[in-house]
Amino acid sequence: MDKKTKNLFEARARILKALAHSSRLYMVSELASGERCVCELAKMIDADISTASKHLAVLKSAGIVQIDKRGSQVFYSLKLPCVLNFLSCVEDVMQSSAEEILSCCRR
Amino acid sequence: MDKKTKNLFEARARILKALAHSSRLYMVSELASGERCVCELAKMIDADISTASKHLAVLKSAGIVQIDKRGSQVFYSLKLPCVLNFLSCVEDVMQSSAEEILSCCRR
DNA sequence: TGGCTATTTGGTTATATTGCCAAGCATAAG
DNA sequence: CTTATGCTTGGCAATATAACCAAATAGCCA
Repeated sequence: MDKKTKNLFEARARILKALAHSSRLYMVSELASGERCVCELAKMIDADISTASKHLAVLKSAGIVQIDKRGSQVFYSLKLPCVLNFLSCVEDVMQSSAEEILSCCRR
Repeated sequence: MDKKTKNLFEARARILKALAHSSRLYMVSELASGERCVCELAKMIDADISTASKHLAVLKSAGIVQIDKRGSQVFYSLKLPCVLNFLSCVEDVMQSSAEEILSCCRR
C-alpha cells in the first residue's frame, strides 16, 4: 500500500470514526429531521452539555454537520443527507447477523 | 433516550466502528474484488499477520465479512456488498469538505 | 510421529477516546 | 455595567484500541 493510498484510506476512516459512536449516531439521526441546538441534543443523548459539544465538534470536523450561530445559540444540521444511507446498510448487516443466529437455533 | 433505543444505536455504532480503521477499510475494499487469505491481506496492509488476523476478527464479529476454511488457510470474503455503498458517501463527504476549503481560498 | 505452514490467541506497552468538572467566552437581558 | 444563558475549551481519570512478539492451535505432508 503506497503512501498516497494510505492517506486516502486514513481520510475515509476518519469520517467513519466520527460516526462510530452511539451518541453521535443518534444525534445524526435526529438531525435528519432538522436542525437542533446543542442543549437539545445534549438532553437527547442524556449527557453533559460539554460532552455533547465535543461530540458535535467531532462530527463537524469530519464534515458531516454544519453550524449556524443565531444569537446565543448554535444550531447544528446535517451537511449531506447521504449520510443517512449509511444507516440503511448498517441495518442490513445487523439483520443478516440476526438471521444467521436464528437459522442456527432452528436446526 | 430509552434503553432499547440506546442498545439499537450501540449495535449500529459497533458496525461502524469495525469499519472505522484505515487498514480494515482497505481490506474491505480489497475483498470487494474477491476472497483473500489472511497472509495476502496482511501483506497488503503491510502489517504483522497477527495484526491482520485481529483486524479481520473485528470485521467478522461485526458481521461484515465471513470466512471459509480450506486446508490450512482461512479465506475471508465480504458478506454484504452494500457495505461498499458506505464508501461512496464517505467520498461525497470528503469532496464536500475539499470544495469548501477551495471556495474559501478563492475569495 | 514429527516437522512445516497458516492462523489465532495471550500478554504487554503505547496511544487514543470518552465523560465529567471547572473555567473561559460571547451574546442577551436587566 | 452586571448578571444570566448557551456553548466551547482545558484538564484529568477511566477505559478502549492498536501493534508487536511469543506461544498455542490446526491442518498438511513426509
